[in-house]
Amino acid sequence: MTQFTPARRSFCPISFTLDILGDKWTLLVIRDLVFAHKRNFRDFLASDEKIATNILAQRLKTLEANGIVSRRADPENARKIIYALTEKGINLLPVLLELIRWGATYDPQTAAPKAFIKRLAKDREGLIAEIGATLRKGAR
Amino acid sequence: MTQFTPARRSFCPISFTLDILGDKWTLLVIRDLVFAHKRNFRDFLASDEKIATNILAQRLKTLEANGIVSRRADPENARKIIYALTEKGINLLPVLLELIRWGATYDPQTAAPKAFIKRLAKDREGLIAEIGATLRKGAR
DNA sequence: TTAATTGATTGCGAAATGCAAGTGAATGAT
DNA sequence: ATCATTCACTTGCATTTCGCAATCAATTAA
Repeated sequence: MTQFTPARRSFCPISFTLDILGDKWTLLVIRDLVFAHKRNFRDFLASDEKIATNILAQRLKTLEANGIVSRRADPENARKIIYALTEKGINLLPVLLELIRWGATYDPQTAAPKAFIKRLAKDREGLIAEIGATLRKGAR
Repeated sequence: MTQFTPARRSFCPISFTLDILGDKWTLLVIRDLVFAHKRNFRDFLASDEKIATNILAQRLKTLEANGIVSRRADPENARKIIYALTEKGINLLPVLLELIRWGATYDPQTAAPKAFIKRLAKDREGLIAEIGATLRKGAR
């Protein structure tokens, strides 16, 4: 009986998080779930960054294995699978918001809406609560 | 005259940030600068996660190229190079703290000190100000 | 019955990673 | 002055991951 759990590098909380999310694609999938309300495989493929199908499939599998994303059959179309964030995934929202804040600050060409950044600066907690509520509602 | 700037994937602020920080090592180097006050090449090598020398050299180079880390000669020892966070790097502190919060929440084996997590929950802004001040002071 | 649609998997070349060894300059010990 | 050591890398090479195109099986639509 061999252990197939990939070895963790340390017990540092940052290292723990990066072991799951530390690549160029995983957080973009989560972004699409949070901000673009994407639900199906094809939706994620359509994003600007053009993720490849094999990478997307692998990332969704890992996210599900880590309890961040749930997968269920679409009752209206048996070909479709509905992906959604779990509570654990929704709790990544503060991470996403800080990535947005830093990116919007230092990218002169950022596409981040000014109103959103302003709201983030003024009422971070309210924004987290609001988006969180939307996501939890949409999970039904 | 060819452009060697690696192509960005989109103008999304998250994508922008991940294009720079999106891997398993870069944020650990920044962590060591923020929390362990590491300054020299050897210091980073000594961390628990055991980064390889070629990877570390490449990451430091990229971080410097992106204005996140500064590099200067040690006036007391010409062999040594002192790495430090720039203001742009210090502004990644909120990102680090949210990665810590999520990691400490979901890793049953986390090494994150309870007192730190409590402080983070109660007084995030104060903690950011305090650590930021320490880093700016240490830059001299 | 045939053609799309959907969520994948497979094959393969290219790039990134990980490990061990080596390099050259500066410093310390004898 | 000589020699070993420290320091910040670089190089070579095997392994792993990525990225792209093609393909697949299971629905569903025409």
